Amino acid sequence: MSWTDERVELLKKMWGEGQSASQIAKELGGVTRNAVIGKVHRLGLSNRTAGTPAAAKPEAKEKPAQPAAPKVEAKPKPAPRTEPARPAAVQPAAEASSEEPKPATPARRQIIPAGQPLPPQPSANEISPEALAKVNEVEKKAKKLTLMELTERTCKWPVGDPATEDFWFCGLPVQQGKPYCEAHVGVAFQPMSSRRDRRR
DNA sequence: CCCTGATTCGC
DNA sequence: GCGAATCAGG
Repeated sequence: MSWTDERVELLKKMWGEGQSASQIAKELGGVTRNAVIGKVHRLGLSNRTAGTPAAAKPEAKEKPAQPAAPKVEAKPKPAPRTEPARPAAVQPAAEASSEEPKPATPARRQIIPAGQPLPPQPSANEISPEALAKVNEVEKKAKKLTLMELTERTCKWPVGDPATEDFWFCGLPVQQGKPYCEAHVGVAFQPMSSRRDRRR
């Protein structure tokens, strides 16, 4: 794949929208996120410095000898690093989940054989009202996966009655190693506190 | 571990 | 110019 006008345009568009390099790469197809990042830099559009903390960019890298000739950095690309003035974080996470033509990757990740410790159904717990509210929010955006569709990184929080058709798993991206998404991690692992009430 | 972007450097 | 490898964070 080469960087045709269209592809570059899409790249610019998506990058501008705050999409991650990997997302862009997926969308484009035929390229890796590295390729996208590389292109982004070459195009000059780089820093999306909006909410990124001053990561301090000390250009002091001790390179162990550079046998190559001291080529002049002929890169008069003054990168219009103007203040994008974008206070709001652009992370709508609204990914268009469509079948992208991906001829490669035959060995997709294997499906989880279940048998994993499934979470307790949200009972009458004393969880942060916030957390619960968040869960209700999230459930509306849940991927509603079936048991078979769960993978190593899909939230395995069950919703609904297993004995009904109205049963599915959250399916949103899990948090780190946890089996649930952020919202569900919040209610899955209780601080274990309110205990005395239940006199057994 | 997964993911992000940044940089380097052989091609 | 390109992008895998590698680096540096989160």
